[in-house]
Amino acid sequence: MLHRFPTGVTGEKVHQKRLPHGAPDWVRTVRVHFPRWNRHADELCVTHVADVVWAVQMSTVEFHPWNSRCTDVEQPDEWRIDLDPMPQASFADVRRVAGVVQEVLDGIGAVGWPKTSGGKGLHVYVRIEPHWGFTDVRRAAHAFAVEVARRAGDLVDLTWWRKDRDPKSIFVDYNQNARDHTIRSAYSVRGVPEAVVSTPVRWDEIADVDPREFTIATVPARFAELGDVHTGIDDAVFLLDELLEWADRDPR
DNA sequence: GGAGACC
DNA sequence: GGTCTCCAACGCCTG
DNA sequence: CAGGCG
Ligand SMILES: [Mn+2]
Ligand SMILES: [Mn+2]
Repeated sequence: MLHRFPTGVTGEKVHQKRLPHGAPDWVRTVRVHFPRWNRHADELCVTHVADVVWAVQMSTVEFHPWNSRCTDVEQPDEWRIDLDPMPQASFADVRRVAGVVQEVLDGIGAVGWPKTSGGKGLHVYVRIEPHWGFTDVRRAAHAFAVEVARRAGDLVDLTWWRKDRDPKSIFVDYNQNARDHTIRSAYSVRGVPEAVVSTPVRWDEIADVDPREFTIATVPARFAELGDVHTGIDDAVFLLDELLEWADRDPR
């Protein structure tokens, strides 16, 4: 999905799933399905830099891709751990939860790839075998979140209702792995005047990173110096079996 | 930002 | 040709 | 089921 701002980031935001009419024929699309309503949409599938340039010309600021590939839309190859801080939680709290996340990932033999979200939170990608459907990936993500919450104590609150959630806590948003649920991609700009960028970081950087410092003004230099610190994300492919066993053991 | 509908 | 409108309805949650 | 959540 594209988040477009035809009159600028302070103007109206347009959520766009279907590729706009009049797109050049070299822009690829992928058909995604919404079985609940027996509907579908042809969304942009980025395969070249030119596709990004075209989308930006069309006033796109934020890119929110599915967690699966054009070649196998129904079976995600990415498990996304979405840390959403409540209003009174600090980035220091996010750091502490990230530490727990890394610990639990380590325990199950998974490699996580963290990035700032563009807001106050953090995303962690895990490359997975494209073998399970959205429901199972979400179940696995939930089981993982429960374990993180267990270890993190009051810091993590998995309550769905915002108003019932501790305002100082971090929500581990396992639902973000459901069908048609997306998060801002790596290197996507956020549609705010500060033009913050969702920026891949190394685990050891999290301790002293300030996410607000990653903007369109600073990230190009960082990228020039370090390259993409998520290079290597495809080297280890994780299997969800153990997490799904956790999910089966635990009632919901 | 741009297509398509309406005038 | 000028002006206006449309660009998402998806899946999961709880009560 | 309706309405909140992201
Ligand atoms: Mn988030
Ligand atoms: Mn979220």
